[in-house]
Amino acid sequence: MPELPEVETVCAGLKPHLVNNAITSITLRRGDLRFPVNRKALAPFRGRSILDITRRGKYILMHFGEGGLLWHLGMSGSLRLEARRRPPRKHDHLTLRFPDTYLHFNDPRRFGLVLPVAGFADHPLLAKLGPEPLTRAFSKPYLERALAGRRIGIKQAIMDNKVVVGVGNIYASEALFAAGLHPLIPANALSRDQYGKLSKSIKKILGAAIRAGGTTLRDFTDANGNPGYFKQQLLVYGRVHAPCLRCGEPITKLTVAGRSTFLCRVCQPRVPRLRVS
DNA sequence: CGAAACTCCTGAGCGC
DNA sequence: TGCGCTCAGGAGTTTC
Repeated sequence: MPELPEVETVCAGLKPHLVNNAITSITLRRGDLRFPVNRKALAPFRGRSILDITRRGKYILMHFGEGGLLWHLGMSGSLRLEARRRPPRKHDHLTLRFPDTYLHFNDPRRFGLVLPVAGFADHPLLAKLGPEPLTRAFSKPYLERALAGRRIGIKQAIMDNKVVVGVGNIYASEALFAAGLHPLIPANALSRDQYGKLSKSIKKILGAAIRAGGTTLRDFTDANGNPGYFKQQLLVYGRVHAPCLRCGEPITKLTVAGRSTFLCRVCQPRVPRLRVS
């Protein structure tokens, strides 16, 4: 399940191999992805060089001289570099050939996408995205402002790409645990300090996950096939009934808006405790 | 506008 | 060994 740290890890793995390399051939095997894509739309990219590869939220932006390819890994997608030609594997929907490498896009569930775009700046899929969590734009005052009037649970709120990009189901649970906040607290009901603590927790968790190369639960690997190691640092996600590593209370699992949600009921009280100062 | 339901899809895991 | 069921979930779209 690629979230921001996993996508960042994939980008970092792709860049040194692909930037300043030209696509020599394109093989599309299945185009019915999140949005349909066809050979005709991809054909103009043959022979063109990749100038840069960047990330926006969980999207990967492959920049060419004019226009680019916009990618998303959905929840089961992967981009994998291979030095040698090999037979396509099941769900290898697209393969880009470069002089020294092959790039395979594999996605069993086909929630992912690859989209030829004229430009990224004003593309509708990117235009309304919230700030990057690891920038200064994502701050205590920003978060307080962005969530004013929002009555949904704080977990749903931080997973909303218009509020902040890149926080998926795993890191939402982890960040709320780190901030000591119950996932169902209304998004507009946090104290000023809690908005600060939450924004800091999100930055801390995502930063640590990037440094660990992402989280491999089942099958995530980077562009070179290596797993990520952040799973060892998960404190609540997937740990239902296991003791909280801070207080010993068994971890609870809830379903919030259809998503598995893990928390410690002691460390994350639903009603913030009154503190005597 | 906000909020919630709905939708896409395949593979893993489970009970029998 | 196989069948049928449930679950996993990013995020765009639809509905109210």
